[in-house]
Amino acid sequence: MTKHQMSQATTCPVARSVEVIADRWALLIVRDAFDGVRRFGDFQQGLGVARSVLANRLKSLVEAGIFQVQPASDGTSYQEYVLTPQGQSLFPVVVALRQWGERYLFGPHEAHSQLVDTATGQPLPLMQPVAVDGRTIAPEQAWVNKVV
Amino acid sequence: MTKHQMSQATTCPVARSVEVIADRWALLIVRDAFDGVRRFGDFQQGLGVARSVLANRLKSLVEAGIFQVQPASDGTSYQEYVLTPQGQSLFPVVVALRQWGERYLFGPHEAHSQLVDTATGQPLPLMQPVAVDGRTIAPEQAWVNKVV
DNA sequence: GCAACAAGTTTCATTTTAAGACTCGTTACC
DNA sequence: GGTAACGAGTCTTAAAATGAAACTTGTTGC
Repeated sequence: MTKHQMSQATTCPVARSVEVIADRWALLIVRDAFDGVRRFGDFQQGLGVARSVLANRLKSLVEAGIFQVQPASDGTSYQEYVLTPQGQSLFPVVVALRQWGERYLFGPHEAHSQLVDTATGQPLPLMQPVAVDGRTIAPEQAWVNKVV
Repeated sequence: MTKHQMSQATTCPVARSVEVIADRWALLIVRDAFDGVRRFGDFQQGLGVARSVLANRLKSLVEAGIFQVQPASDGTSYQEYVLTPQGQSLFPVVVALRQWGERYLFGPHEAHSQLVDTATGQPLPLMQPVAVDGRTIAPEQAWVNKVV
């Protein structure tokens, strides 16, 4: 099954998201964008990704509506890659990955970064799905409903 | 830079998570596991992934501590792949991907599934990062703090 | 006891990736 | 205004991953 066939076939939002964004480089590009990176060369240097792969990824991320290309803000005639609102909506995805990694992928004495609330300096609590009434929802407390 | 070198080098939890889980198949395997799939053949049929690739993924997911192998619950001598607590903690990641996909990757009249609260039948509200005091945190309201 | 099944493994053609050289327009500087 | 350095890619080629299908080995049903 090719990627394209799959995207056409599936009605599962997870599968479609995965196809667009669940790639080693795509997610790190988005992470860097949240940290303010905008230029091809800065993404390339920061990530250490091959230029050809970066060019491909940025193109498909633009096509997917996650980034948009705009004139550079420093007055040069180059361009910048900036997150669209759709791209900014990936924030919860990146935070979820970050928090999971913080918790499980570092040894107890191993240095790692942590996401903190700018206003208070306190680390953000674990992000979790909640119901409309505020209850935390565990995997067994949710099910997938088919909508038409 | 090889994957291995990268994992050693980085202190960014997002990067480590991405390396372990941000793969087309790995995330869909985890999604299916949340839906109750446990057997090799069921993953393979449901996903349409090549057997060899599935075998590789399952092996690395077990090595990563996301799945564990246990005797089949139906009394046969086969085995099952079951999420560990660490694997179950990926629930927010899957939900975040799902909700983003629901919102941006379907046309207005296109059928798609939706995650609902089993107790009330209502769709789950958009999961978002919150501060300890309950404020919703946008990308600009958080920053990455280096911890040692 | 034998056919069918489960869970892989192997093989091989195709696709994707990584690394680095190469291109070409832009910018900085003398 | 000429030229060296830079930014943003593209091209080339070797290495790695993927997909499809055949093959293996142990298990189950009958």
